[in-house]
Amino acid sequence: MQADEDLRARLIRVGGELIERGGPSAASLREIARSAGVSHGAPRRYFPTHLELLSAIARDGFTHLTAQVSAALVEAPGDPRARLATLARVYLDFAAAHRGRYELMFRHDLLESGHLGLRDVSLPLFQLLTDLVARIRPEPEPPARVVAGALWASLHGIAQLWYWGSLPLATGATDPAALLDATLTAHLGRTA
Amino acid sequence: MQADEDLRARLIRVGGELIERGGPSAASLREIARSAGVSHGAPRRYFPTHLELLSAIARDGFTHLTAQVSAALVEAPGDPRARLATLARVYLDFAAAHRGRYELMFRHDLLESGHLGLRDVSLPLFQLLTDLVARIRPEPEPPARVVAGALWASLHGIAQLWYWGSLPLATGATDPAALLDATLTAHLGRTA
DNA sequence: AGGGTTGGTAGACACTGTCTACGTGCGGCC
DNA sequence: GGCCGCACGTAGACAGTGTCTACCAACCCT
Repeated sequence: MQADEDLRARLIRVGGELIERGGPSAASLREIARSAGVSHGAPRRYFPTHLELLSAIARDGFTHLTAQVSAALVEAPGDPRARLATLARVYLDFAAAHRGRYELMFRHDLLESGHLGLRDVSLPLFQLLTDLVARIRPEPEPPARVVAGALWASLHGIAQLWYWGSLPLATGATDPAALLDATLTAHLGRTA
Repeated sequence: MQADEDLRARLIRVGGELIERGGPSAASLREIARSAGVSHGAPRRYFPTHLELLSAIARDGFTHLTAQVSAALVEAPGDPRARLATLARVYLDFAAAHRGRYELMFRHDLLESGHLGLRDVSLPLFQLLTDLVARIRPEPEPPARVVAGALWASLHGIAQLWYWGSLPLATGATDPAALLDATLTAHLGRTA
């Protein structure tokens, strides 16, 4: 079964690289197969459908994102507020550094297909966020889940609108740090 | 030049309808042409490229969204805080009612192509938002532009993550009103 | 040693977006 | 009033795509 893992993993890796270079549209099934050095029918052994291969690549992206956030939190300060700021910064950095992959990770047709396994890939990260929020804001209202959801939506919105040009145009700013700071302050109070 | 307007407008309308029914992927150039009753080469007279036709459909969506928000604000109360809540609610309602079109409106390849005319389509709405924020929060820090940007990002994030399944899954809630309320309260203070 | 399964190839099919050559019918002009 | 020209649309070709099917080769297992 090692051979299976080989081509399967190679397809995911090569597909990810293609997306990094040319965006999601560069990752056609046949192009991925060509870049991996196999015929266009080969991927079908592992991914019955193009969408499932893309879902695997997206899942890989979530794994990397979660790992990157976790790694950054290991050497982050103990203050929950500062840790949450670290989480947010790493999240936005990831979106900036891997725009194509980030876009893929939130494509609605992937999400709706069910192949992505949304629950498994996104809940760990959301749990990190919720825990930090709960430690920062001990008040019961609004519940930490809601605040964490609002923060996540903000992060996602900033990532998309900023790096795709809408927010720089509208706010006239040059980097999203001010937006992020305003968001965190609004939801969690001014930093200590 | 009336004939021009006819087919041109029909393509935009028919394309929009296809997207409402089957999502952006249902709006292939040839399918739009078929639905409009013309040959597959006809759209080229008006839109040199599929992407430019899609951009026109997206622009149409922004026009509708702006009109819907403006109409709602006409009969909204005079209190700026309540007016902003109305704006946000109409925005989310639009995204929910026209998911395919909303997705199209924020497709990165459209935004990056320049055919969308992002400045023209999005600034009017952002200006409404900024004005309301400035009236609600007279303090200079953070500037109204930044708060408005953060709010817009939140709206966009809630619209995407909610209606695509991520946020309901993570927060366990059944509608996005709580998230919206938490966001507005955080940025603008508790409602009067 | 031989047979079945696993992992990959190769070709067909319908469909897509773009390009090009071709009609066709209307309006203006001498 | 006849003719030209052009705007508008048709039709076919081309490369590329995702999926499906038939084939093939190498390997494992008993």
